[in-house]
Amino acid sequence: MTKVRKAVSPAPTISQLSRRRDDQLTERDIAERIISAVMEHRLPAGTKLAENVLCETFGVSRARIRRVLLILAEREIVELHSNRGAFIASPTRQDARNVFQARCTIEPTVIRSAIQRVSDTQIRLLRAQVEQEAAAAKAHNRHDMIRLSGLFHVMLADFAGNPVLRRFVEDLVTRSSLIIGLFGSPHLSSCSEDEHRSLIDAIRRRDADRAPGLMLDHLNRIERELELSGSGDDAVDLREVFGGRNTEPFSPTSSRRTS
Amino acid sequence: MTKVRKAVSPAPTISQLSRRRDDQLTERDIAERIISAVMEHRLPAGTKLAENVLCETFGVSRARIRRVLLILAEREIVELHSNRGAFIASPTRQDARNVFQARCTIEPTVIRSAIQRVSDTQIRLLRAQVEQEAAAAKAHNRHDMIRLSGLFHVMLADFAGNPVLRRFVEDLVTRSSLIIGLFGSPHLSSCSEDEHRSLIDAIRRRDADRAPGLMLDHLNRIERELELSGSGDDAVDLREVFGGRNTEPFSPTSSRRTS
DNA sequence: CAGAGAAAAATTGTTTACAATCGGCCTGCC
DNA sequence: GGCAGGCCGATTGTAAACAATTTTTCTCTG
Repeated sequence: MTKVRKAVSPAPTISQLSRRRDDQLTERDIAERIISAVMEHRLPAGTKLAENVLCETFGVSRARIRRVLLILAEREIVELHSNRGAFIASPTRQDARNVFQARCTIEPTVIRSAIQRVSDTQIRLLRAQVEQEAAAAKAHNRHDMIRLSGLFHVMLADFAGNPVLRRFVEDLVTRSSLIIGLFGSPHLSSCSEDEHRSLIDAIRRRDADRAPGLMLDHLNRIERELELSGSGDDAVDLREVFGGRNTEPFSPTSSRRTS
Repeated sequence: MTKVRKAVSPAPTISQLSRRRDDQLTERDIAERIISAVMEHRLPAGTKLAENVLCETFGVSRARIRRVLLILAEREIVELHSNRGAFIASPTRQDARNVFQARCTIEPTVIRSAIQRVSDTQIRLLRAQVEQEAAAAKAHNRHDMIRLSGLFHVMLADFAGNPVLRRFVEDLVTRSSLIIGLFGSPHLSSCSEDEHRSLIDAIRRRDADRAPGLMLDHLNRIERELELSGSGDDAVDLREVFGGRNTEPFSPTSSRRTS
Protein backbone atom coordinates (compact mmCIF):
# COMPACT_ATOMS: atom_id res chain seq x y z
CA MET A 1 0.00 0.00 0.00
CA THR A 2 2.99 2.24 0.34
CA LYS A 3 3.97 1.70 -3.25
CA VAL A 4 2.00 4.66 -4.55
CA ARG A 5 4.52 7.00 -6.03
CA LYS A 6 2.71 9.41 -8.24
CA ALA A 7 2.51 13.15 -7.65
CA VAL A 8 6.26 13.42 -8.03
CA SER A 9 7.23 15.83 -10.75
CA PRO A 10 10.93 16.18 -11.49
CA ALA A 11 10.14 18.76 -14.14
CA PRO A 12 11.87 22.09 -13.49
CA THR A 13 9.61 25.03 -12.75
CA ILE A 14 10.08 28.77 -12.69
CA SER A 15 11.22 29.00 -9.12
CA GLN A 16 14.54 27.72 -8.00
CA LEU A 17 14.15 24.37 -6.31
CA SER A 18 15.56 25.29 -2.95
CA ARG A 19 15.92 22.79 -0.18
CA ARG A 20 16.04 23.13 3.54
CA ARG A 21 19.11 22.54 5.61
CA ASP A 22 18.11 18.95 6.32
CA ASP A 23 17.72 18.16 2.67
CA GLN A 24 13.99 18.45 3.23
CA LEU A 25 11.78 20.07 0.68
CA THR A 26 10.07 23.24 1.81
CA GLU A 27 6.33 23.53 1.87
CA ARG A 28 6.48 25.85 -1.08
CA ASP A 29 8.43 23.29 -3.07
CA ILE A 30 6.01 20.53 -2.30
CA ALA A 31 3.08 22.74 -3.16
CA GLU A 32 4.69 23.60 -6.46
CA ARG A 33 5.39 19.98 -7.28
CA ILE A 34 1.76 19.17 -6.68
CA ILE A 35 0.68 22.16 -8.73
CA SER A 36 2.93 21.03 -11.57
CA ALA A 37 1.37 17.60 -11.42
CA VAL A 38 -2.05 19.18 -11.57
CA MET A 39 -1.08 21.32 -14.53
CA GLU A 40 0.20 18.26 -16.34
CA HIS A 41 -3.04 16.42 -15.68
CA ARG A 42 -1.22 13.72 -13.80
CA LEU A 43 -3.29 14.48 -10.74
CA PRO A 44 -6.83 14.66 -12.13
CA ALA A 45 -9.66 16.38 -10.31
CA GLY A 46 -11.04 14.39 -7.42
CA THR A 47 -7.83 12.50 -6.69
CA LYS A 48 -7.47 11.84 -3.03
CA LEU A 49 -4.31 13.15 -1.45
CA ALA A 50 -3.79 10.88 1.54
CA GLU A 51 -1.48 12.41 4.08
CA ASN A 52 0.58 9.29 4.65
CA VAL A 53 1.20 8.79 0.97
CA LEU A 54 2.35 12.37 0.58
CA CYS A 55 4.57 12.03 3.63
CA GLU A 56 6.35 9.04 2.19
CA THR A 57 6.44 10.48 -1.30
CA PHE A 58 8.12 13.69 -0.28
CA GLY A 59 9.90 12.39 2.79
CA VAL A 60 8.56 14.92 5.22
CA SER A 61 6.48 14.83 8.36
CA ARG A 62 2.74 14.87 8.43
CA ALA A 63 2.53 18.31 9.97
CA ARG A 64 4.37 19.74 7.04
CA ILE A 65 2.16 17.98 4.55
CA ARG A 66 -0.79 19.35 6.43
CA ARG A 67 0.48 22.87 5.93
CA VAL A 68 0.96 22.23 2.25
CA LEU A 69 -2.59 20.98 1.94
CA LEU A 70 -3.87 24.06 3.72
CA ILE A 71 -1.97 26.32 1.35
CA LEU A 72 -3.31 24.47 -1.67
CA ALA A 73 -6.81 24.59 -0.24
CA GLU A 74 -6.50 28.33 0.19
CA ARG A 75 -5.66 28.56 -3.50
CA GLU A 76 -8.65 26.37 -4.26
CA ILE A 77 -6.51 23.73 -5.89
CA VAL A 78 -7.47 21.11 -3.33
CA GLU A 79 -10.66 20.72 -1.34
CA LEU A 80 -10.51 19.79 2.31
CA HIS A 81 -13.40 17.68 3.51
CA SER A 82 -13.53 17.50 7.26
CA ASN A 83 -12.45 14.14 8.62
CA ARG A 84 -12.36 12.73 5.11
CA GLY A 85 -9.22 14.13 3.66
CA ALA A 86 -7.87 16.31 0.87
CA PHE A 87 -8.84 15.96 -2.76
CA ILE A 88 -7.78 17.70 -5.91
CA ALA A 89 -10.49 20.26 -6.52
CA SER A 90 -13.28 19.47 -8.95
CA PRO A 91 -14.42 22.77 -10.40
CA THR A 92 -18.01 22.85 -11.56
CA ARG A 93 -19.01 24.20 -14.92
CA GLN A 94 -20.05 27.39 -13.21
CA ASP A 95 -16.62 27.59 -11.59
CA ALA A 96 -15.12 27.19 -15.04
CA ARG A 97 -17.17 30.05 -16.43
CA ASN A 98 -16.18 32.21 -13.48
CA VAL A 99 -12.51 31.40 -13.85
CA PHE A 100 -12.55 32.27 -17.52
CA GLN A 101 -14.47 35.46 -16.91
CA ALA A 102 -11.79 36.39 -14.41
CA ARG A 103 -9.07 35.60 -16.90
CA CYS A 104 -10.81 37.66 -19.58
CA THR A 105 -10.92 40.50 -17.10
CA ILE A 106 -7.31 40.36 -16.03
CA GLU A 107 -5.19 39.03 -18.86
CA PRO A 108 -5.94 41.67 -21.50
CA THR A 109 -4.69 44.26 -19.05
CA VAL A 110 -1.71 42.06 -18.29
CA ILE A 111 -0.64 41.91 -21.90
CA ARG A 112 -1.05 45.65 -22.26
CA SER A 113 1.21 46.19 -19.26
CA ALA A 114 3.65 43.64 -20.57
CA ILE A 115 3.93 45.42 -23.91
CA GLN A 116 5.01 48.57 -22.14
CA ARG A 117 7.62 46.84 -20.06
CA VAL A 118 9.12 43.73 -21.63
CA SER A 119 12.74 43.76 -22.66
CA ASP A 120 14.03 42.11 -25.79
CA THR A 121 15.54 39.40 -23.62
CA GLN A 122 12.16 38.64 -22.14
CA ILE A 123 10.60 38.49 -25.57
CA ARG A 124 13.26 35.96 -26.49
CA LEU A 125 12.30 33.95 -23.44
CA LEU A 126 8.68 33.99 -24.54
CA ARG A 127 9.64 32.82 -28.00
CA ALA A 128 11.79 30.03 -26.58
CA GLN A 129 8.85 29.09 -24.44
CA VAL A 130 6.56 28.79 -27.42
CA GLU A 131 9.18 26.80 -29.30
CA GLN A 132 9.20 24.33 -26.43
CA GLU A 133 5.43 24.21 -26.70
CA ALA A 134 5.66 23.48 -30.38
CA ALA A 135 8.24 20.77 -29.77
CA ALA A 136 6.07 19.16 -27.15
CA ALA A 137 3.12 19.31 -29.53
CA LYS A 138 5.14 17.74 -32.31
CA ALA A 139 6.32 14.96 -30.02
CA HIS A 140 2.75 14.46 -28.81
CA ASN A 141 4.02 15.04 -25.32
CA ARG A 142 0.69 15.91 -23.82
CA HIS A 143 1.93 16.50 -20.29
CA ASP A 144 4.56 19.04 -21.23
CA MET A 145 2.26 20.64 -23.74
CA ILE A 146 -0.39 21.41 -21.20
CA ARG A 147 2.05 22.65 -18.61
CA LEU A 148 4.03 24.82 -21.02
CA SER A 149 0.88 26.28 -22.49
CA GLY A 150 -0.16 27.50 -19.06
CA LEU A 151 3.33 28.64 -18.24
CA PHE A 152 3.23 31.01 -21.17
CA HIS A 153 0.46 33.00 -19.56
CA VAL A 154 2.24 33.04 -16.23
CA MET A 155 5.44 34.25 -17.85
CA LEU A 156 3.55 37.03 -19.55
CA ALA A 157 2.03 38.05 -16.24
CA ASP A 158 5.48 37.96 -14.73
CA PHE A 159 6.83 40.29 -17.37
CA ALA A 160 3.94 42.66 -16.83
CA GLY A 161 5.71 43.57 -13.61
CA ASN A 162 2.78 43.43 -11.19
CA PRO A 163 3.21 40.59 -8.69
CA VAL A 164 -0.37 40.98 -7.51
CA LEU A 165 -1.80 40.35 -10.94
CA ARG A 166 0.82 37.71 -11.58
CA ARG A 167 -0.34 35.77 -8.58
CA PHE A 168 -3.94 35.98 -9.71
CA VAL A 169 -3.02 34.75 -13.17
CA GLU A 170 -0.95 31.95 -11.70
CA ASP A 171 -3.87 30.69 -9.68
CA LEU A 172 -6.32 31.06 -12.54
CA VAL A 173 -4.03 29.20 -14.93
CA THR A 174 -3.66 26.32 -12.51
CA ARG A 175 -7.40 26.11 -12.05
CA SER A 176 -7.80 26.29 -15.81
CA SER A 177 -5.70 23.17 -16.12
CA LEU A 178 -8.09 21.37 -13.83
CA ILE A 179 -11.01 22.70 -15.84
CA ILE A 180 -9.53 21.62 -19.16
CA GLY A 181 -8.90 18.19 -17.68
CA LEU A 182 -12.53 17.96 -16.62
CA PHE A 183 -14.38 19.59 -19.49
CA GLY A 184 -11.94 19.59 -22.37
CA SER A 185 -12.32 17.18 -25.23
CA PRO A 186 -9.47 14.70 -25.06
CA HIS A 187 -8.27 14.88 -28.65
CA LEU A 188 -7.99 18.41 -30.02
CA SER A 189 -6.96 19.90 -26.73
CA SER A 190 -5.48 23.35 -26.54
CA CYS A 191 -2.98 23.23 -29.36
CA SER A 192 -2.72 26.94 -28.87
CA GLU A 193 0.90 27.61 -29.69
CA ASP A 194 -0.17 29.34 -32.91
CA GLU A 195 -2.17 31.89 -30.98
CA HIS A 196 0.66 32.28 -28.55
CA ARG A 197 2.86 33.13 -31.47
CA SER A 198 0.38 35.76 -32.61
CA LEU A 199 0.43 37.24 -29.14
CA ILE A 200 4.20 37.40 -29.17
CA ASP A 201 4.11 39.08 -32.55
CA ALA A 202 1.78 41.73 -31.20
CA ILE A 203 4.10 42.22 -28.26
CA ARG A 204 7.13 42.59 -30.50
CA ARG A 205 5.26 45.15 -32.54
CA ARG A 206 4.32 46.87 -29.26
CA ASP A 207 0.83 46.83 -30.62
CA ALA A 208 -0.95 47.84 -27.43
CA ASP A 209 -4.23 48.37 -29.30
CA ARG A 210 -4.61 44.91 -30.79
CA ALA A 211 -2.88 42.70 -28.25
CA PRO A 212 -5.59 42.82 -25.57
CA GLY A 213 -8.18 41.84 -28.14
CA LEU A 214 -6.03 38.95 -29.32
CA MET A 215 -5.68 37.76 -25.76
CA LEU A 216 -9.42 37.97 -25.30
CA ASP A 217 -10.01 35.96 -28.46
CA HIS A 218 -7.47 33.41 -27.34
CA LEU A 219 -9.13 32.93 -23.97
CA ASN A 220 -12.58 32.82 -25.50
CA ARG A 221 -11.49 30.14 -27.92
CA ILE A 222 -10.11 28.00 -25.12
CA GLU A 223 -13.34 28.39 -23.20
CA ARG A 224 -15.46 27.70 -26.26
CA GLU A 225 -13.72 24.38 -26.79
CA LEU A 226 -14.83 23.22 -23.36
CA GLU A 227 -18.02 21.40 -22.60
CA LEU A 228 -19.60 24.00 -20.38
CA SER A 229 -23.18 23.77 -21.53
CA GLY A 230 -24.35 22.04 -18.37
CA SER A 231 -25.95 23.71 -15.43
CA GLY A 232 -22.75 24.20 -13.55
CA ASP A 233 -23.70 22.16 -10.54
CA ASP A 234 -22.22 18.72 -10.41
CA ALA A 235 -25.23 17.24 -8.69
CA VAL A 236 -27.50 18.22 -11.55
CA ASP A 237 -25.48 16.32 -14.08
CA LEU A 238 -28.09 13.60 -13.81
CA ARG A 239 -30.78 15.94 -15.06
CA GLU A 240 -28.58 16.82 -17.98
CA VAL A 241 -27.77 13.21 -18.78
CA PHE A 242 -31.33 11.86 -18.72
CA GLY A 243 -33.78 14.73 -19.09
CA GLY A 244 -34.10 17.21 -21.94
CA ARG A 245 -31.24 19.58 -22.52
CA ASN A 246 -32.71 22.62 -20.82
CA THR A 247 -29.54 24.63 -20.89
CA GLU A 248 -31.30 27.76 -19.70
CA PRO A 249 -33.27 26.73 -16.62
CA PHE A 250 -34.48 29.18 -14.02
CA SER A 251 -32.22 31.96 -12.90
CA PRO A 252 -28.85 30.50 -11.98
CA THR A 253 -28.33 32.88 -9.10
CA SER A 254 -25.49 32.82 -6.66
CA SER A 255 -24.57 29.18 -6.29
CA ARG A 256 -22.81 28.08 -3.14
CA ARG A 257 -20.42 25.20 -2.91
CA THR A 258 -21.20 22.14 -0.87
CA SER A 259 -18.23 22.45 1.46
CA MET B 1 2.08 40.30 29.84
CA THR B 2 -0.95 38.24 29.13
CA LYS B 3 -3.20 41.24 29.52
CA VAL B 4 -3.07 42.21 25.88
CA ARG B 5 -6.58 41.96 24.64
CA LYS B 6 -6.74 43.72 21.34
CA ALA B 7 -7.48 42.05 18.02
CA VAL B 8 -10.97 41.17 19.21
CA SER B 9 -13.63 42.55 16.94
CA PRO B 10 -17.22 41.97 18.02
CA ALA B 11 -18.43 43.76 14.91
CA PRO B 12 -20.67 41.56 12.75
CA THR B 13 -19.34 40.69 9.33
CA ILE B 14 -20.87 39.34 6.17
CA SER B 15 -20.49 35.71 7.00
CA GLN B 16 -22.49 34.00 9.65
CA LEU B 17 -20.45 33.66 12.77
CA SER B 18 -20.59 29.92 13.11
CA ARG B 19 -19.00 28.11 15.99
CA ARG B 20 -17.68 24.64 16.39
CA ARG B 21 -19.27 21.98 18.48
CA ASP B 22 -17.03 22.75 21.43
CA ASP B 23 -18.00 26.40 21.39
CA GLN B 24 -14.65 27.00 19.74
CA LEU B 25 -14.26 29.47 16.93
CA THR B 26 -13.31 27.98 13.60
CA GLU B 27 -10.15 29.03 11.84
CA ARG B 28 -12.19 30.90 9.29
CA ASP B 29 -13.92 32.87 12.03
CA ILE B 30 -10.68 33.83 13.67
CA ALA B 31 -9.19 34.82 10.34
CA GLU B 32 -12.19 37.00 9.64
CA ARG B 33 -12.01 38.66 13.03
CA ILE B 34 -8.39 39.50 12.40
CA ILE B 35 -9.21 40.76 8.92
CA SER B 36 -11.96 42.95 10.35
CA ALA B 37 -9.50 44.38 12.82
CA VAL B 38 -7.09 45.08 9.99
CA MET B 39 -9.79 46.77 7.97
CA GLU B 40 -10.69 48.97 10.90
CA HIS B 41 -7.07 49.95 11.35
CA ARG B 42 -7.03 48.55 14.84
CA LEU B 43 -4.23 46.21 13.84
CA PRO B 44 -1.81 48.49 12.02
CA ALA B 45 0.83 47.21 9.65
CA GLY B 46 3.80 45.65 11.37
CA THR B 47 1.92 44.61 14.49
CA LYS B 48 3.29 41.39 15.87
CA LEU B 49 0.80 38.58 16.26
CA ALA B 50 2.27 36.45 19.03
CA GLU B 51 0.83 32.96 19.03
CA ASN B 52 0.26 32.79 22.76
CA VAL B 53 -1.61 36.08 22.80
CA LEU B 54 -3.86 34.92 20.00
CA CYS B 55 -4.42 31.59 21.74
CA GLU B 56 -5.63 33.29 24.89
CA THR B 57 -7.57 35.93 23.01
CA PHE B 58 -9.60 33.47 20.99
CA GLY B 59 -9.48 30.57 23.42
CA VAL B 60 -8.10 28.01 21.02
CA SER B 61 -5.01 25.88 20.83
CA ARG B 62 -1.76 26.97 19.28
CA ALA B 63 -2.02 24.55 16.41
CA ARG B 64 -5.24 26.17 15.34
CA ILE B 65 -3.80 29.67 15.57
CA ARG B 66 -0.92 28.46 13.48
CA ARG B 67 -3.31 27.41 10.75
CA VAL B 68 -5.01 30.78 10.88
CA LEU B 69 -1.70 32.55 10.50
CA LEU B 70 -0.84 30.38 7.53
CA ILE B 71 -4.13 31.22 5.87
CA LEU B 72 -3.62 34.93 6.45
CA ALA B 73 -0.06 34.69 5.18
CA GLU B 74 -1.33 33.05 2.02
CA ARG B 75 -3.61 36.04 1.53
CA GLU B 76 -0.66 38.33 2.15
CA ILE B 77 -2.36 39.95 5.10
CA VAL B 78 0.32 38.77 7.50
CA GLU B 79 3.98 38.10 6.90
CA LEU B 80 5.60 35.05 8.44
CA HIS B 81 9.23 35.50 9.37
CA SER B 82 10.92 32.25 10.16
CA ASN B 83 11.59 31.75 13.85
CA ARG B 84 10.53 35.32 14.51
CA GLY B 85 6.81 35.23 14.28
CA ALA B 86 3.86 36.62 12.39
CA PHE B 87 3.31 40.30 11.67
CA ILE B 88 0.59 42.25 9.98
CA ALA B 89 1.89 42.84 6.48
CA SER B 90 3.53 46.16 5.63
CA PRO B 91 2.92 46.77 1.95
CA THR B 92 5.51 48.93 0.23
CA ARG B 93 4.55 51.83 -1.99
CA GLN B 94 5.18 49.60 -4.96
CA ASP B 95 2.82 47.05 -3.46
CA ALA B 96 0.26 49.80 -3.11
CA ARG B 97 0.56 50.77 -6.75
CA ASN B 98 0.26 47.14 -7.76
CA VAL B 99 -2.80 46.58 -5.61
CA PHE B 100 -4.53 49.60 -7.05
CA GLN B 101 -3.61 48.66 -10.58
CA ALA B 102 -5.19 45.29 -9.91
CA ARG B 103 -8.30 46.94 -8.52
CA CYS B 104 -8.50 49.23 -11.55
CA THR B 105 -8.30 46.14 -13.71
CA ILE B 106 -10.92 44.12 -11.92
CA GLU B 107 -13.49 46.40 -10.38
CA PRO B 108 -14.73 48.18 -13.51
CA THR B 109 -15.61 44.77 -14.89
CA VAL B 110 -17.18 43.88 -11.58
CA ILE B 111 -19.53 46.82 -11.64
CA ARG B 112 -20.49 46.08 -15.23
CA SER B 113 -21.37 42.52 -14.27
CA ALA B 114 -23.21 43.76 -11.23
CA ILE B 115 -25.35 46.09 -13.31
CA GLN B 116 -26.55 43.17 -15.37
CA ARG B 117 -27.43 41.04 -12.40
CA VAL B 118 -28.35 42.97 -9.29
CA SER B 119 -31.89 42.76 -8.02
CA ASP B 120 -33.77 45.69 -6.58
CA THR B 121 -33.34 44.15 -3.15
CA GLN B 122 -29.60 44.10 -3.58
CA ILE B 123 -29.61 47.72 -4.69
CA ARG B 124 -31.49 48.52 -1.50
CA LEU B 125 -28.81 46.71 0.46
CA LEU B 126 -26.15 48.79 -1.24
CA ARG B 127 -28.01 51.97 -0.39
CA ALA B 128 -28.43 50.92 3.22
CA GLN B 129 -24.74 50.20 3.26
CA VAL B 130 -23.90 53.69 2.06
CA GLU B 131 -26.29 55.17 4.59
CA GLN B 132 -24.36 53.37 7.30
CA GLU B 133 -21.20 54.81 5.84
CA ALA B 134 -22.64 58.28 5.95
CA ALA B 135 -23.78 57.80 9.53
CA ALA B 136 -20.35 56.63 10.55
CA ALA B 137 -18.80 59.61 8.81
CA LYS B 138 -21.21 61.98 10.54
CA ALA B 139 -20.39 60.44 13.91
CA HIS B 140 -16.68 60.60 13.12
CA ASN B 141 -16.55 56.90 13.75
CA ARG B 142 -13.36 56.31 11.88
CA HIS B 143 -13.19 52.56 12.47
CA ASP B 144 -16.61 51.81 11.09
CA MET B 145 -16.16 54.28 8.28
CA ILE B 146 -13.07 52.57 6.95
CA ARG B 147 -14.52 49.09 7.29
CA LEU B 148 -17.87 49.98 5.73
CA SER B 149 -16.22 51.81 2.89
CA GLY B 150 -14.31 48.66 1.96
CA LEU B 151 -17.33 46.49 2.51
CA PHE B 152 -19.18 48.42 -0.18
CA HIS B 153 -16.77 47.19 -2.81
CA VAL B 154 -16.95 43.64 -1.53
CA MET B 155 -20.74 43.73 -1.61
CA LEU B 156 -20.67 44.96 -5.17
CA ALA B 157 -18.31 42.14 -6.11
CA ASP B 158 -20.65 39.73 -4.37
CA PHE B 159 -23.61 40.95 -6.37
CA ALA B 160 -21.63 40.61 -9.58
CA GLY B 161 -22.11 36.89 -9.11
CA ASN B 162 -18.60 35.67 -9.74
CA PRO B 163 -17.08 34.17 -6.57
CA VAL B 164 -13.64 34.11 -8.18
CA LEU B 165 -13.60 37.83 -8.78
CA ARG B 166 -15.29 38.43 -5.48
CA ARG B 167 -12.47 36.70 -3.68
CA PHE B 168 -9.91 38.77 -5.52
CA VAL B 169 -11.72 41.99 -4.64
CA GLU B 170 -12.04 40.90 -1.04
CA ASP B 171 -8.30 40.37 -0.74
CA LEU B 172 -7.49 43.58 -2.56
CA VAL B 173 -9.84 45.62 -0.39
CA THR B 174 -8.29 44.24 2.76
CA ARG B 175 -4.83 45.04 1.54
CA SER B 176 -6.07 48.48 0.54
CA SER B 177 -7.03 49.09 4.14
CA LEU B 178 -3.48 48.35 5.19
CA ILE B 179 -2.22 50.63 2.46
CA ILE B 180 -4.49 53.49 3.46
CA GLY B 181 -3.37 53.04 7.04
CA LEU B 182 0.25 53.30 5.96
CA PHE B 183 0.17 55.93 3.26
CA GLY B 184 -3.11 57.75 3.72
CA SER B 185 -3.19 61.18 5.23
CA PRO B 186 -4.80 60.93 8.65
CA HIS B 187 -7.37 63.69 8.35
CA LEU B 188 -9.24 63.75 5.05
CA SER B 189 -9.18 60.04 4.59
CA SER B 190 -11.48 58.26 2.18
CA CYS B 191 -14.74 60.08 2.84
CA SER B 192 -15.92 58.41 -0.30
CA GLU B 193 -19.57 57.84 0.42
CA ASP B 194 -20.51 60.51 -2.12
CA GLU B 195 -18.81 58.62 -4.89
CA HIS B 196 -20.36 55.42 -3.66
CA ARG B 197 -23.72 57.10 -4.05
CA SER B 198 -22.84 58.05 -7.61
CA LEU B 199 -21.93 54.46 -8.31
CA ILE B 200 -25.24 53.27 -6.92
CA ASP B 201 -27.06 55.79 -9.09
CA ALA B 202 -25.32 54.45 -12.16
CA ILE B 203 -26.28 50.95 -11.12
CA ARG B 204 -29.90 51.92 -10.64
CA ARG B 205 -29.93 53.51 -14.08
CA ARG B 206 -28.32 50.31 -15.38
CA ASP B 207 -25.83 52.62 -17.02
CA ALA B 208 -23.32 49.99 -18.08
CA ASP B 209 -21.43 52.51 -20.20
CA ARG B 210 -20.64 55.07 -17.54
CA ALA B 211 -20.41 52.96 -14.39
CA PRO B 212 -17.03 51.34 -15.12
CA GLY B 213 -15.55 54.76 -15.74
CA LEU B 214 -16.98 56.07 -12.50
CA MET B 215 -15.47 53.15 -10.65
CA LEU B 216 -12.13 53.82 -12.27
CA ASP B 217 -12.30 57.48 -11.26
CA HIS B 218 -13.23 56.48 -7.75
CA LEU B 219 -10.28 54.13 -7.39
CA ASN B 220 -7.90 56.61 -8.95
CA ARG B 221 -9.02 59.28 -6.55
CA ILE B 222 -8.40 57.03 -3.58
CA GLU B 223 -4.95 56.18 -4.89
CA ARG B 224 -4.16 59.79 -5.65
CA GLU B 225 -4.86 60.78 -2.08
CA LEU B 226 -2.15 58.42 -0.87
CA GLU B 227 1.47 59.33 -0.39
CA LEU B 228 2.91 56.99 -2.98
CA SER B 229 5.57 59.24 -4.43
CA GLY B 230 8.45 57.41 -2.76
CA SER B 231 10.56 54.79 -4.39
CA GLY B 232 8.47 51.91 -3.18
CA ASP B 233 11.15 50.35 -1.06
CA ASP B 234 10.71 50.74 2.67
CA ALA B 235 14.43 51.04 3.28
CA VAL B 236 14.59 54.30 1.39
CA ASP B 237 12.18 56.04 3.73
CA LEU B 238 15.13 57.54 5.54
CA ARG B 239 16.31 59.30 2.45
CA GLU B 240 12.87 60.73 1.95
CA VAL B 241 12.49 61.82 5.55
CA PHE B 242 15.82 63.61 5.97
CA GLY B 243 17.16 64.50 2.54
CA GLY B 244 15.53 66.86 0.09
CA ARG B 245 12.12 65.85 -1.18
CA ASN B 246 13.34 64.43 -4.44
CA THR B 247 10.01 62.88 -5.28
CA GLU B 248 11.18 61.90 -8.76
CA PRO B 249 14.59 60.27 -8.28
CA PHE B 250 16.16 58.08 -10.86
CA SER B 251 14.09 55.60 -12.76
CA PRO B 252 11.95 53.69 -10.27
CA THR B 253 12.24 50.43 -12.13
CA SER B 254 11.20 47.04 -10.90
CA SER B 255 11.86 46.97 -7.19
CA ARG B 256 11.93 43.70 -5.34
CA ARG B 257 10.90 43.09 -1.79
CA THR B 258 13.46 42.58 0.94
CA SER B 259 12.01 39.34 2.13
C1' DC C 1 29.13 54.78 31.70
C1' DA C 2 29.00 52.37 27.28
C1' DG C 3 29.47 48.20 24.91
C1' DA C 4 30.39 43.43 24.08
C1' DG C 5 29.43 38.86 25.48
C1' DA C 6 27.04 35.22 27.69
C1' DA C 7 23.36 33.16 30.14
C1' DA C 8 18.38 32.99 30.73
C1' DA C 9 13.76 33.55 29.31
C1' DA C 10 10.45 33.59 25.94
C1' DT C 11 8.80 32.33 21.53
C1' DT C 12 8.57 29.59 17.55
C1' DG C 13 9.17 25.06 14.96
C1' DT C 14 8.71 20.07 15.06
C1' DT C 15 7.73 15.62 16.51
C1' DT C 16 5.12 12.39 18.94
C1' DA C 17 1.26 10.28 20.85
C1' DC C 18 -3.60 10.22 21.50
C1' DA C 19 -8.59 11.01 20.41
C1' DA C 20 -12.32 11.31 17.14
C1' DT C 21 -14.36 10.27 12.92
C1' DC C 22 -15.24 7.79 8.69
C1' DG C 23 -15.43 3.89 5.40
C1' DG C 24 -15.45 -0.93 4.74
C1' DC C 25 -16.80 -5.47 6.21
C1' DC C 26 -19.21 -8.82 8.46
C1' DT C 27 -23.12 -10.72 10.67
C1' DG C 28 -27.87 -11.24 11.38
C1' DC C 29 -32.56 -10.35 10.37
C1' DC C 30 -36.47 -9.67 7.25
C1' DG D 1 -31.19 -12.81 -1.45
C1' DG D 2 -31.05 -8.06 0.01
C1' DC D 3 -30.58 -4.70 3.41
C1' DA D 4 -29.97 -2.73 8.12
C1' DG D 5 -26.97 -2.39 11.95
C1' DG D 6 -22.76 -2.76 14.42
C1' DC D 7 -17.80 -3.73 14.75
C1' DC D 8 -13.00 -2.97 13.17
C1' DG D 9 -9.29 -0.93 10.61
C1' DA D 10 -7.64 3.17 8.68
C1' DT D 11 -7.29 8.01 8.29
C1' DT D 12 -7.70 12.54 9.94
C1' DG D 13 -7.96 16.11 13.80
C1' DT D 14 -6.00 17.70 18.14
C1' DA D 15 -3.16 18.50 21.90
C1' DA D 16 0.89 18.24 24.49
C1' DA D 17 5.75 17.69 25.06
C1' DC D 18 10.23 18.57 23.17
C1' DA D 19 13.85 20.96 20.39
C1' DA D 20 15.75 25.02 18.24
C1' DT D 21 16.07 29.74 17.62
C1' DT D 22 15.65 34.42 18.91
C1' DT D 23 15.32 38.12 22.13
C1' DT D 24 16.10 39.96 26.44
C1' DT D 25 18.70 40.79 30.41
C1' DC D 26 22.52 40.59 33.26
C1' DT D 27 27.35 40.94 33.96
C1' DC D 28 31.90 42.04 33.16
C1' DT D 29 35.36 44.74 30.99
C1' DG D 30 37.42 48.76 28.74
